[in-house]
Amino acid sequence: MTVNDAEGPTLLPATAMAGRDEPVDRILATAYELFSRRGIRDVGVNELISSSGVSKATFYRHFPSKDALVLAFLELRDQVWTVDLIVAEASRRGNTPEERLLAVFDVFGDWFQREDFEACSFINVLLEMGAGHPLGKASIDYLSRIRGHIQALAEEAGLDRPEEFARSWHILMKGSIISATEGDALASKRAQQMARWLIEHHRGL
Amino acid sequence: MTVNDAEGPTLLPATAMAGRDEPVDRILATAYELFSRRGIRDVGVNELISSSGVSKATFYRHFPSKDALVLAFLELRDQVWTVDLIVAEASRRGNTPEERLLAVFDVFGDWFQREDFEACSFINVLLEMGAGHPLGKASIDYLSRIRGHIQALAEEAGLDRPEEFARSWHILMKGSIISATEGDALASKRAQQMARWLIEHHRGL
DNA sequence: TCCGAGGCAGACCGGTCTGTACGCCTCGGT
DNA sequence: ACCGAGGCGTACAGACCGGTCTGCCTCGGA
Repeated sequence: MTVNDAEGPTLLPATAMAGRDEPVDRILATAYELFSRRGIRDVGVNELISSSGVSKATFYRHFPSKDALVLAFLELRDQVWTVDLIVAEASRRGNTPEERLLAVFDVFGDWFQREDFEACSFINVLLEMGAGHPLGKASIDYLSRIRGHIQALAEEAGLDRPEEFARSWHILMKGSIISATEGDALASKRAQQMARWLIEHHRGL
Repeated sequence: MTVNDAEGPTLLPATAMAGRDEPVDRILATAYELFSRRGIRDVGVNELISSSGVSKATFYRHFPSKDALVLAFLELRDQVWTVDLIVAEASRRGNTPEERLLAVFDVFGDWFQREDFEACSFINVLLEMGAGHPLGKASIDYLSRIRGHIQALAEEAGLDRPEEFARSWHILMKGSIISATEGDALASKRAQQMARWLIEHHRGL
């Protein structure tokens, strides 16, 4: 009863959410914009409600606390960013599982170029709140979901030890994101080259 | 005149600082402990002064603002962590430039195992404050110094394109740190293996 | 026509934040 | 013997935090 339980288990992505105008959707859309760009602690409840045009009572009617809203934001981020932007787009660009894996870094390259590049919210929240905080633990869980997508592609490609492959692959993804945050827009290319070597060493001998 | 200008340009590391007992040294030692473990925003000035046994007036006599103390902390972190812990220790463990490079990830392995593993303060501050904030910009600068150490070792080893080598290498370092924060203590081994491939492809053909 | 659910606006609470100010004390140099 | 620099403790200012609560209004179904 906290979050919208009538629309089904999956939160709508930001684009599909534009059509809706319910207060809970406006809150979530605003939270997505502010949290993904500026982090959690820098965005207060007062700013959230004023930016989404919602009263404070309405806010706390739908979300029992700010942390609950952050959890809903992370879930939305998993859908909008991980699934719709990265996995779906990479799968669209590649014809084989290996091509789809490497296309992840092509998508990263386009993403790094965007002027509103906001890094990875899961890493941000994890480092901002700490691994022991409930929000940090939730972020770790969403990061493991990303590895799950990579592992599934690795299994499709018939690569050796797909679980360890996904962990190494994820190191390249996270490292390139940090480098892009520092300003290295070519970080995706460097990571993609190392990713190629990783694939070669995980192919059946 | 803000920070100790009588002792020379370099701040003393935490171990060598234990002998000193000046208020400014106690403040810096406390800031190092608290900032490196819990980040910037989670540690307030009141906690800093009570933990270091210093009055608030004394604090602001030595540091004009909290941000100024954070800058001094980052400088100290560069000395204690980057130089003394990582670069010096890796150089001690390896006999050749290539061995010294790979030993970075051996040092990482030991570091990841520590119960008080606190991740990389430069990445933490960068993501916590944002790339546009002065503290974020300072963190980017200290991260580039790390790349400088790697690049110097790559030049010693006679590797091709040492600047690009260092950027790829740094991706592995940062990615493995994030993975270790998630709980993957073997991240250093995975990164080290990819680092070996990177060295091979940068050796003179 | 009525009535209650839900939305809006904003006051308010206790707590915390950075930063300032004031008073008292100790200690070292002249 | 003095006197000022610098340390300590603390109260305080002004802003903001998450969260609670009270009023008022609108709208849709019985």
